[in-house]
Amino acid sequence: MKPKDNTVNIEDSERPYHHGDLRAALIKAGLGLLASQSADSLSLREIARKVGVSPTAVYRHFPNKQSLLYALCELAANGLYAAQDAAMKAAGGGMAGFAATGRAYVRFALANPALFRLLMTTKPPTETLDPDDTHVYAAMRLLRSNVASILPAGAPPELHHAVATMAWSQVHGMAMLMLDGQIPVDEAVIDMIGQAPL
Amino acid sequence: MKPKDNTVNIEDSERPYHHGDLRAALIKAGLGLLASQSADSLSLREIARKVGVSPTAVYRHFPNKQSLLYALCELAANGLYAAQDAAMKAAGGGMAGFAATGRAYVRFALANPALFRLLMTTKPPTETLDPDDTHVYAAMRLLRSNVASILPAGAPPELHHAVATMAWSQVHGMAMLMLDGQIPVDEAVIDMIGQAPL
DNA sequence: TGTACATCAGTGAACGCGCGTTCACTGATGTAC
DNA sequence: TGTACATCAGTGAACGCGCGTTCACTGATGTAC
Repeated sequence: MKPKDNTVNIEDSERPYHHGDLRAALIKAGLGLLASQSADSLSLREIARKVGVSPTAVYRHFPNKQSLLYALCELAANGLYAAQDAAMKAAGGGMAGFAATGRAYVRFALANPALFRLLMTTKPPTETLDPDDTHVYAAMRLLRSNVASILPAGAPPELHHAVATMAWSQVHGMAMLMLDGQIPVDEAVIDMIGQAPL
Repeated sequence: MKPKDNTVNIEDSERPYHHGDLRAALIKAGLGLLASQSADSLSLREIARKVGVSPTAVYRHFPNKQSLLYALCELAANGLYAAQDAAMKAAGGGMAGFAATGRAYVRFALANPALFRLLMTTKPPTETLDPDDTHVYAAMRLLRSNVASILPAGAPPELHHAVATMAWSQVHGMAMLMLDGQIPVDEAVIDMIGQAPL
């Protein structure tokens, strides 16, 4: 009945887990589960179950549930940054690139609803004292550099701040309203980003 | 030990509940609890506890927990609409009024974080089939009439839709980012709404 | 090459918790005659 | 005015549930001599 080798719970899992990468497997399972359910309803036990491992095993790799969620956030932050960065480069930078990062932001949110929500909702661990060092920091830096690239050279810092804040608000609001079903998901609406009809 | 009259649990409750308005008392208690905690963590039992009544008593007035939350949403929707309507009238309508409703939207969210989130997250009961009849419907109608008032008479419906969507996205994004702590709560930023520096 | 032993990544049972909901009930209130 | 009775809003005990976390454990792996 008990496994003789070091493989656990082979039968329940599509790809059985082997020693050496439980941490990665847990994170992957967490991301997978977030594809079809909200972060609130995501439990440590469920993630362990999906990997085919006892709930206790998680504690070999994370001190508690919270830090497992942080790990998911890190991946999410990287993914968001990568998506925006790729979009900007594909559009060739400048104004067109700026608009492209905005669209990429919304599309990332739509493609990863629960993960996106988790990312925006989660505060970094308390030992991280730098208020600027949130999970979305990389994406924020990209935003700021984008703003700098479309403003005239001598523009005052307040204007940089204002443009960045309004642009972020714009795309974040569109993403959230679509995720919450308050406005329909419509590519034509997403393409309006950066066209400033208002 | 058991109460002789019809008053329940006098000692635990600041203002003891008396027969005849349990429904209203439950809603009020729910709103009160949402002032200091998230909607996810709000339980039917906790609301009953706050009112000073057994959990079972709730079922005399609501078929289940969900419908109690719907009732909270209705109040929230009314409050949001009222806040925006008042702001618009105070600003005298037109472009200034439009901007004022946007600021009122953000301020309402900041003043009622958990309630605002609940409102935006909750779908109306399934028996309500009209997709337009969401809880935020009244506020949406106000938004549309505002848009109409600032656009030229012959503007095509697509433009109405576009302006409304972008304006809602703008203020909603600002509200959510502030609620989630991603951008600081800053009156100067809120006042930027309607100034279109971008 | 063989053996003793420390390390380490898992296990399964158990804990206390709060939840939404159901059940049979009780006791006060209002109504019919 | 008094009495019988239906109604109705509450009670408390109980249900099954899944959760995060702890505990003592086991068995395979790597290392020292």
